[in-house]
Amino acid sequence: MLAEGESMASTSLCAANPSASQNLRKVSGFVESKTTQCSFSIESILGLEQKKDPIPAVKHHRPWMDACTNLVLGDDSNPHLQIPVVCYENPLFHANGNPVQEEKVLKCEKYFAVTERLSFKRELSWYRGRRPRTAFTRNQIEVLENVFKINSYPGIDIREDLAHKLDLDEDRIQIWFQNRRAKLKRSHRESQFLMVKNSFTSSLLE
Amino acid sequence: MLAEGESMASTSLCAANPSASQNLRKVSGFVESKTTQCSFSIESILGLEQKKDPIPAVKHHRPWMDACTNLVLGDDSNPHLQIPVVCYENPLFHANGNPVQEEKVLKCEKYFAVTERLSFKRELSWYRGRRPRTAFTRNQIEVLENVFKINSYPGIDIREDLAHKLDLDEDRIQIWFQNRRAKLKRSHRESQFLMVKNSFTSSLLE
DNA sequence: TTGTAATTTAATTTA
DNA sequence: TAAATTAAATTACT
Repeated sequence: MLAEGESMASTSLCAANPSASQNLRKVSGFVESKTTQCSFSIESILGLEQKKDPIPAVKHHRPWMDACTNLVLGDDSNPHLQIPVVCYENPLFHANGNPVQEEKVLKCEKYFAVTERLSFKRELSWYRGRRPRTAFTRNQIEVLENVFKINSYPGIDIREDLAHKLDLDEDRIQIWFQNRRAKLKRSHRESQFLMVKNSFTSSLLE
Repeated sequence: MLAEGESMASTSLCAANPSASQNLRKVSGFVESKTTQCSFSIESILGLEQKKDPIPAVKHHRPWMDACTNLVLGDDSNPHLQIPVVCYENPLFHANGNPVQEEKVLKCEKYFAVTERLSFKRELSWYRGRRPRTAFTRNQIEVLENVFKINSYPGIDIREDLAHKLDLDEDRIQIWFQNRRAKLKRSHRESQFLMVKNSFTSSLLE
């Protein structure tokens, strides 16, 4: 079943261009393919330009996937391990879909077709192996937060130590600190933005 | 899980991390540790609840909020325990609100004129501030649904394009697609469940 | 009450 | 590792 997607024909109108998305935004209206040889690929138009083959050649280490490696269908008892054998909504086969809708509102050409299998495949690859979301206990969070206050870049030894003490994988610790740093940075950026905005606003009121 | 008296191996939280000093410099606003050899241990952190205000007030990006709200203090680290600290004097605001919260009133006369219009939509539930719920028009929904059928993972270009065409923020577009994908997945899960259930029931009837 | 917009955060990908 | 993005889970508004 997975092999089906492998035969996906290349839809690029030209070689993938990393700067295409930038240009596209400036053009910002119609992105009809140019008549010259280099135009925007459908992928770039549909926002998929940067996505490589969704099924990576290099298999990551996913111990939590072992249970369902040989399953064709997902195990219902564990939705996280399910491989969706789905028929996502298909505009061509929509039961109650009104074909009139499509032409009415938006010119769909540039959004149209071609990518359906792509996104399907993409979802497949995502659902295939995504670690079940870890739910940290309050105590774990508390410890992690306290450590974070002192050292937001714990080395491997500290992470291992925390992992052992909190009964978590070291990977979880690492990811947690990554996300925590991102959160801190974001909040800092935003508070700065608000400060500037507020001082500006209050200066207007004086 | 980590009892008070539990003995743990002493681990320096500031163990040498080659990239830590560099990265710490980047994260301006949180440059506390990593100066001299510090002797914080996990134990020292776990035992005490010494710090009351260590984490800088985390502010999220909420442009729809005005200066008034930004005066409010709060701790994001535990959103569930947050209490409403800000209230506005507009009686209309409390029309269907919780009267219990009215005691805590924060006066912001200085900013009131500017923010009056926005205050209407600001909800001060026991949470801090939430973007006023966007009410998409039928046409907007229709367009979004049509695009979704074709590409449920629109990239930034399409999102911007849609935002411009539908007169919405790009953020709204992104959130809409996220929620739409979640909805699709949910419905798919449910239909699969029904299929399994039905086949099971019919197998019982044979 | 239901549907869904909004929020938070763990996990993933890319570079 | 940051940055962007995703799914998951939840909150809360209409």
